[in-house]
Formats: sequence, C-alpha cells, structure tokens
Amino acid sequence: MSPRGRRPGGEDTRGAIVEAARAEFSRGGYDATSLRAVARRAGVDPALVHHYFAGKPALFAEVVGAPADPSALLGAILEGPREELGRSLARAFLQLWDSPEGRTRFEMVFRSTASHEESASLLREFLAKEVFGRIVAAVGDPSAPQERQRLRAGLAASQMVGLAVMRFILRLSWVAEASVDDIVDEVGPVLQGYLVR
Amino acid sequence: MSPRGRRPGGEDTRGAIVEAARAEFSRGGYDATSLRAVARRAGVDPALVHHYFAGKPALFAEVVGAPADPSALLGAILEGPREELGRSLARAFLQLWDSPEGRTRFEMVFRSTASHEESASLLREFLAKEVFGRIVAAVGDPSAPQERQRLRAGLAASQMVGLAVMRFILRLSWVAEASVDDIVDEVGPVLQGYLVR
DNA sequence: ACCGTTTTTCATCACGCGATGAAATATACA
DNA sequence: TGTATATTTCATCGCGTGATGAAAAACGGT
Repeated sequence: MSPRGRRPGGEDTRGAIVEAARAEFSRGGYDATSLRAVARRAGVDPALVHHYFAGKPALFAEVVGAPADPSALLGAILEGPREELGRSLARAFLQLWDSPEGRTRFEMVFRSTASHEESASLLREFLAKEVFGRIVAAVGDPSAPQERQRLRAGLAASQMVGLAVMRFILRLSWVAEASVDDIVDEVGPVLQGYLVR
Repeated sequence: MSPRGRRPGGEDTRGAIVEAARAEFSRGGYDATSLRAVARRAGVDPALVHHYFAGKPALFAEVVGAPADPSALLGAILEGPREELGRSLARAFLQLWDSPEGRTRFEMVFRSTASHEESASLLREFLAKEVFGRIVAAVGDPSAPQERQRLRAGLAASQMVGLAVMRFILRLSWVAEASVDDIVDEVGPVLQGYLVR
C-alpha cells in the first residue's frame, strides 16, 4: 500500500476513516462490518483504525453519535398550527429521511438495531424520551388516560418507522416510488388522528 | 461429546438441528448465526449439520421455508363484513405474531431481512404478491386510481410492520405492553381508512 | 450372523477477524 | 539544525468460521 510512516499532505485521514465506517456500517449493520473493510475503503492500514479508535464499538459510537439532532426540527413543528401537526410531522420525517445522508443514517441505525440488541435499547430510549415523549407532553389531550396517549404516540411512531422500512429497506415499489406529497396526503391524517384527538 | 458412530435410540436428530437453527437464526439473524452455534445447541458435531444440509443457505431455507401460510387466514378475513375489515386484519396479525412461534418467526425473518439483501427481496415479493396484492384485488375501490390504492395498501402494511417492530424488536414499552384489544381499537380504524374508503 | 447403509464424530484446512507492539516516516517546535 | 511527537505501515498472535474427507458405531434387511 502506501510506504510506511506519516503521509506528506495534510490529509484528514481520521475523517476519511469515519466516512468509510459510516458507509460500511450503513450497509450490513454492526456485526457484518469489519474494521478491515473500513480500513480498505479508507485506503488505510487496519491498525490505523485501531490507532484512532479504541475498537469497533468506539468507532460505531463515533459514527452514529454525530447527530443531525432532530430536537430543533421537532420544536418548530410543535409550535405550528395544531390542526396541521400530522401533515407537518409526516413531511418533516420524510424529508429528513429522503435526503441522502438521512437515508444512510436510517439504514445504518436500522440494520444495527436489528442485529445488535444494545443498539435497540439505545434507539428505544432515545425515541421514547427525546422524540415521542416530547410530543405527548406538547399535545396532551387530558380527556384520555396517559396510558392511552402513550400507546397512540407509539403507534404514530410505528407508522413512521414502518413507512421508512417499506420505503428504504424492503423497497416495496408502491411505497418506495410514491412522491412525498402523496404519502403526506395519506399519512398526515393518520398521525393527526393518533396524536390530536 | 458423544462417542463416534450412530446413536442408539431413534432420535430425530435432523429435526433437532432444524429446531436449534430456528432458535439461533431468530436471535441474531443470518450472518451472526454460525453453524457451530447451531450444532452446539443441538448437541451435535458441526460436521453433522453439513451432512444433513448442503450449507448455511440450505439450512436457512429449510427453517424459513416451512411456513404457517397466511393465505388461509387472509381469505377468511376478506370474506367477512367489509366494515369490520380493518379491525379483523389488525386482530389477525397481532394474534399471529403474539403466539410464541409467530413472534419467533417474525424476529427471524426481520433480522435476516435487515442484514441480508437477498432475504429482503424475497420478503418484498411475498408481501406484495401473496398478501397485499390480494387485499387490493379484493377490496378494490374503483373511484381511486390503482396507483393510489396500492400506495394505501402499502401504507397499511407499513403500519403493521412498524407496529410489529415497535412491539417485538424495539420493545417500546408503550406499545409492547399494551393489550391486543387496545391496539386493535386504535389500529383497526387506521387500516380501515387505508383500505376501504 | 452377516453385510451394506445410515448416522455420527474426529482431525484437519484455509481464511478472515480483532488486537497488539514495533518500526519507519513526516511534521512541529526549539 | 536537531529532537520530540504524531502519523502510518508491518509483522504477527490467537480465535472462530465454513468446509471436507475419513473413520467408527448403530441400524436394517437377508
């Protein structure tokens, strides 16, 4: 490969490794991704990956830990008109995931979640606390018991997760090839029904 | 382990291997499951797995290929009263998956789907053709373009898949611990709205 | 009682994995 | 210039994997 020793130009090798890791993790998930494959893609010796990151878990944490955090996005939606909440949510999530990086991030998290119990816990707690907990708190409908509200919020989340699975993982053509607008027309009212009663 | 040679009693060793494989595939999916782990669980030498099955793919095919086929179930539902279709579907799928073996099968297929592109194609085609294609054909609403109907069927499928992911994989407590009746009350009308307009 | 067949373990092979410590080279700063 | 430091590859180790061929033991039919 390259000669030994430090490279001439001021290249961001560490960044290249992270980028390569993101690509590899997003196809195949956690277990199926090898440090050697990451190194290969980054054009780098496997030992260098170990030099920068303590091990595979640390590398994974680095990759998923740099979040385009959805809190801001969510806040804006929750302050919009209440009768548009379902459609706004649907559109926001779809646009978030339809971007190339969002899509990549979703696939990555999903695949790792499926194959790695630890990731599932992380994602579960994040979703419950940071996303849907906030929604429940914001659009609270006092006429229903809290249990019911939470179930409804969970089902709204289920609809979005299922949608993403169909569109990005399973790629069922009826869903994968539909336009964002058409999907928002259908899913918006459903979310509205779950969340604002 | 055991002495060499054939075992005394008329044990169904092949069946034990299949059972062990089912258990192992269902936790960890395709890639993360090793033939050695299957053999270990079955109390058998790894080479014996190879004796009965040509290799890992063949073993996997054997395990997922024995289907409790949902066609019959589906047929019964489609002949029931149309205004109950959403609730019937929701209840049927939930009961199917809530049984221990159904749950296991779902986890297995899901994990393999997530980590193995080939499985995703299989599942996609099966869902489109055998399940939701039939629903669309049966409850066809001529006032909407076929494209729209198919999107709606796909979204109904998404809701059920997402529900199962939340309940069985992510185990978000709000959804995982709810009763079947409560979920049917909420999801039934949503499916009804997607499918029968 | 014999012999062919089936079932089972044993002993390997080659390979890819994650990890580690040492060596080589470029940069940074005095 | 000289020397400390950061960056990078090299050479391994030990382990688990999927696969294969041969040997041993029980069964089944005659």
